[in-house]
Amino acid sequence: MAGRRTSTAEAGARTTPTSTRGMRTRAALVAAARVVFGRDGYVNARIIDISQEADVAAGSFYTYFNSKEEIFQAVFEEVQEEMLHPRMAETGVHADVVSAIEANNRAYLDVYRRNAPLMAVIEQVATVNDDFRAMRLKRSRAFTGRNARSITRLQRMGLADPALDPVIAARAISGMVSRLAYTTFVLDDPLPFEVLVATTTRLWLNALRIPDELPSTSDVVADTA
Amino acid sequence: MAGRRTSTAEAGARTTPTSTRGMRTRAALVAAARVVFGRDGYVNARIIDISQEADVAAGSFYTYFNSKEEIFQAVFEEVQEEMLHPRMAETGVHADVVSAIEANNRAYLDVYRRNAPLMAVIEQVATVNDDFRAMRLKRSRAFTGRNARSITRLQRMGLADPALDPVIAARAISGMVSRLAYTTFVLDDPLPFEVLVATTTRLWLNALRIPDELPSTSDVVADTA
Amino acid sequence: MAGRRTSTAEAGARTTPTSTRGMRTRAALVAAARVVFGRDGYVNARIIDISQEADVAAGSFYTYFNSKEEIFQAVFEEVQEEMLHPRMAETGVHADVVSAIEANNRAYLDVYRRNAPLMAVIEQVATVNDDFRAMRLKRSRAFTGRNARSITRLQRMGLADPALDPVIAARAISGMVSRLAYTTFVLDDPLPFEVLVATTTRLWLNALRIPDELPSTSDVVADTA
Amino acid sequence: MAGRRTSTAEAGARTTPTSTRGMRTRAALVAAARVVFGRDGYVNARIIDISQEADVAAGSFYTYFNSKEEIFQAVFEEVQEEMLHPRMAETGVHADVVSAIEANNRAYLDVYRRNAPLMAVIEQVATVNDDFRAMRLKRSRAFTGRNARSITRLQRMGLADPALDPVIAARAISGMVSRLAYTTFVLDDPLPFEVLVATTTRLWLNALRIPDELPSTSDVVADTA
DNA sequence: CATGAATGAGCCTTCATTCAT
DNA sequence: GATGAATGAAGGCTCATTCAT
Repeated sequence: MAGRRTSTAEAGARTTPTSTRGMRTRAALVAAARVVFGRDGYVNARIIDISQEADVAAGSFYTYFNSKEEIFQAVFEEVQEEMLHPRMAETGVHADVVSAIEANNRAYLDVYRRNAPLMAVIEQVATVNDDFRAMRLKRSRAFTGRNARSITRLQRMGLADPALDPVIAARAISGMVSRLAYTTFVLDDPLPFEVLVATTTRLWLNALRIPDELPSTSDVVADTA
Repeated sequence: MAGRRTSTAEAGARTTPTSTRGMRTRAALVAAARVVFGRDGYVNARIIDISQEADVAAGSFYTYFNSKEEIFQAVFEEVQEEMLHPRMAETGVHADVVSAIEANNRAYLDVYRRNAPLMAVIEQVATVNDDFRAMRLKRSRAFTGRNARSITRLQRMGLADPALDPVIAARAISGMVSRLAYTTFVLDDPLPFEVLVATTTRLWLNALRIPDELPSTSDVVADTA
Repeated sequence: MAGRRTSTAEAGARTTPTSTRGMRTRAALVAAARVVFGRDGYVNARIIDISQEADVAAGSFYTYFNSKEEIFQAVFEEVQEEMLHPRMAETGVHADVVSAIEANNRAYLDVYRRNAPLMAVIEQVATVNDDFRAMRLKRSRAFTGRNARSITRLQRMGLADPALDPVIAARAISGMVSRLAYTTFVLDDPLPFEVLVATTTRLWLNALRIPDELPSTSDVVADTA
Repeated sequence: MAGRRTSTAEAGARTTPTSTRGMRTRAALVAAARVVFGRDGYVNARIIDISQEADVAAGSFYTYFNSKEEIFQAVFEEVQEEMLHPRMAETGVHADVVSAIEANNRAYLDVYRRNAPLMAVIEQVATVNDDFRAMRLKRSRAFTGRNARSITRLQRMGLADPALDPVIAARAISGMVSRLAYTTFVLDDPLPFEVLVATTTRLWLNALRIPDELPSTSDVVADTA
């Protein structure tokens, strides 16, 4: 009999090796991918570039990943991790809605700024790859859902414009900030960071008609996606 | 020659043909490009696909265009044209700021919805191609500039929140709407159209703190980019 | 949207072009494939070798065929054609069973001899590729079926050993000749052609116990697979 | 180094290890090779597959063998051993030619059946590798030579058709059986075993025109290759 | 102008083989 | 001896672009 492997070897999932050397090489590849993706974008990045940047042979790439898509996945997860655990101090508990929102906006904008090239790539991939588009949409929905619930709560407390549809408002406001970050840091239309924070916060509050003077609260969650 | 990384496309500019047949072929190619770009995205679209969709030989493409980039340019200009001259009746003069903004949002969202696949492509291209990114930024700035001047005017008239930086506010609010359109029509997270119009308008007014009851005015221009 | 062509282009069946030039190139490729397959075997033949032998660029191969398997198919069909229409005069109507069988054996052995390298390749492919193995088995069965029916007829006429299972006997005898051809012409253990013809014919007759002196008949079909 | 066209494999002959561990590893590799060759065929079998099947590191393979060819050699020798010493009781001395031939056919077919996948591989290798083709031819000739001498003897005793060329007849008849075995067990066109034995025996006798009732003899050797 | 076959650079992916641990 | 990650040559395939008809 012959059969079984007429062509491709079914791309058995490359396993993360336990050996120290393997871990190091894998890490080098992911780090290199960050550089290359950030520099060339997802579409123009070549496996060869990544291997070279990582100082390994072309074939070594395939010891750890099956495709560009797969290594992007790994890079993406790293960035996600950073996004979820911003390095800023100010994400703690806040005395009032205003400073909660501001802290959140600041944190988001800061991470975005620091990872601008990769954020651009993530944006691009959502545009090119169906799987990532779906993944991205799912993540957006999660964020938006939380914000929508916050808005509903504020509306019930009489603190937010009751005429607004919470879901759309949440989506719109989140989008406002992320879009602004994109324009500013990716398309590179620079603005002073603090003005950015102040204005987004102000717009956020205005948009919901949250009164300037506010009762102390920790009812608000203001995530951005 | 192959070289798919950097687009070569420097050869003698293909001229717009004088003959009727030439005009027809060129038009067929642009129309085909719309279809193919809309279906496959910019990155995945192949010259061959466009030629075939246009029922034209592969080589004929180069009679009119030097590259994918160049035919995209042509498609882009067509779409721009539509965006600037929306087919909706309501873009006339408006009695008040509110209905001016609403008409504008409605018009924008409507065009976006009708051209969703191509809007997605434009988004993708901005991501892949430096020239288009620059072009896109320039267009954004023009729109934003007008909006910023409107905001300034409203602030001077005491109708808009004076605490806002007009430029950033303009950019943020425009972005809010375009982002929402993107999510809704491209990422395909559907929402009822009228609710979309009402909510964006409301958020726009809120964000600027424009009072509900307003003096008649034609002072406001609310473009979106 | 993106999608559709994330990786391979679905390998649209290469069409046989109508243009003279195209026909010529395609023919050149098939002819080259005959040479290369005959020289290197199926497994060791490279697309590049075939293209070079045909004096065309590497990529041109794919204008006409999607794979080595596909061009082999084409070569195979040509050989089949020759096998079914041997160039020998003697395949006409025969006065008796003996000369019918002899003519058949002679024709078969002659074609085999002339196409020896390709017969070897066909043998090899049946060994490597499941589709061809199936194809080969099917063809064998067809041949064998006809022979089995002839044997049954001869048995009824009292001319062939009634103790034999016609199907197995047919398969065995056909195999005997094809195997001998393989050993002689492919493994290259040379024998005088006429002795080969005489002996196979004799063995064939003996095996079925067909008497030496025979009534005139055209009842026998003796194909070999 | 890669070079998959011509097997390199000239490095210093790996020695049979003296240590117990070494013996065990080597044996595991050969056993694994049997499995892998039988499953994937020679061409598609990869060194990695064999190592994995043997639960041994990829590099360990080269402690014992220089190439796929070399380990195949080892497997082949094992199979040869079995072919030469069939496990059937009936290969003893026989009262008459008929039962000698029948015993021989039965034994051959039985071994073939039990080793069908490997027989297929051996067939394939003869097709791909010149060294093995030569080896195979040599073995065939040895078998055939013995059979040819038996036929000559029978002819002299007036027991076999004197019109037959003993060498070709021997080759043809041996081929008949091996071919039948190939079709039945490898191409998988199944037939009842006993019918197979009876028919091959009958055909063998018929082909040589050995009379049904025979003097006792041990003059016949009927090997098959 | 149109045609469509031919070209060939470029990137991907596999896997035999080596070698430091 | 065993391990398994690293290497890199080899070949497959695609598709932008050219050019003879």
